[in-house]
Amino acid sequence: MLNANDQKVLNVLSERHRPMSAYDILDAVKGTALKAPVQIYRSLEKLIGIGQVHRVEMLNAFVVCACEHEDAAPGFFLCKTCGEVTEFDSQNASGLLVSMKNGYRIERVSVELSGTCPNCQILTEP
Amino acid sequence: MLNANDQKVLNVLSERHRPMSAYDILDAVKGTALKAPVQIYRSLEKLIGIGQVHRVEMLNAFVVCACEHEDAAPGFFLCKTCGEVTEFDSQNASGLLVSMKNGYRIERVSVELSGTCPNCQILTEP
DNA sequence: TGATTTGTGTAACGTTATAACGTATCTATT
DNA sequence: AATAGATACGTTATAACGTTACACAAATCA
Repeated sequence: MLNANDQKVLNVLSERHRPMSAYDILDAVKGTALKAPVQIYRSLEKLIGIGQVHRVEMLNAFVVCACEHEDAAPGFFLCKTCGEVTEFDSQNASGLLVSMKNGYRIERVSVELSGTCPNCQILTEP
Repeated sequence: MLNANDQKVLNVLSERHRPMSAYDILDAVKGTALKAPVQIYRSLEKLIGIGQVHRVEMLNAFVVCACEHEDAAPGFFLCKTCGEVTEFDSQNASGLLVSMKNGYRIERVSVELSGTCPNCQILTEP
């Protein structure tokens, strides 16, 4: 199902294990057949569709999925200092959220918490 | 505290009562002193800072705040068909989320649920 | 085989956001 | 009042993110 392009994109994201913009990914695979943004976006769309990659809305960036089980509701902690992203299972919270759904038919849930990770708190505080 | 530019931006957002991109806003105020994107973004930053406006990450757009009380954790339902946005109080869910915080010091929480609003469900279904 | 659909590469373009710089305005202090 | 430092503002350019349009190739099917 995944073609050569998709694999390259997935590999880069897996190696870095950090959120990367589509253009970061493009830089990383340049020299291979992948040359244009649209190719990256096409692969990302596919990878997101099968749950291997998530989009981080606050960063306009993409990360490889860190959860084993098919998790319908991944959430993210984002460190704005070092750029680290920690994926977590937001199911209990999302359950609550979806139950408030106001009549909406929900298709995508984005839960993101931005701040400072433990490490960077130590480094920046006296 | 708000200057003339800020007021114009806030007024447009209040009138439309819909998410608008910075460039939508720019179009809407053209002819006044406001001419460049950076001016819009500066006003938006200020308005977001005082809680009068929220940023909708999934849309890269901005809405006027719909809650009276100082709500630390607004959430949004987004209809991808008609573009409607419904703000709600995600405090119970956000409480849960923040309690899982993993050592992070959280500064911003984004909770967004995208799908189809009740109205558009009726219109699109047989 | 020919017709239709689906995927891929290329180029150009559109949208969103910020950097860099100069100017104006305000305030405090002399 | 004069000057200096800080803050806000306007202008231009450009960076960063994402999509459209189209041509061609590969797969699918009548």
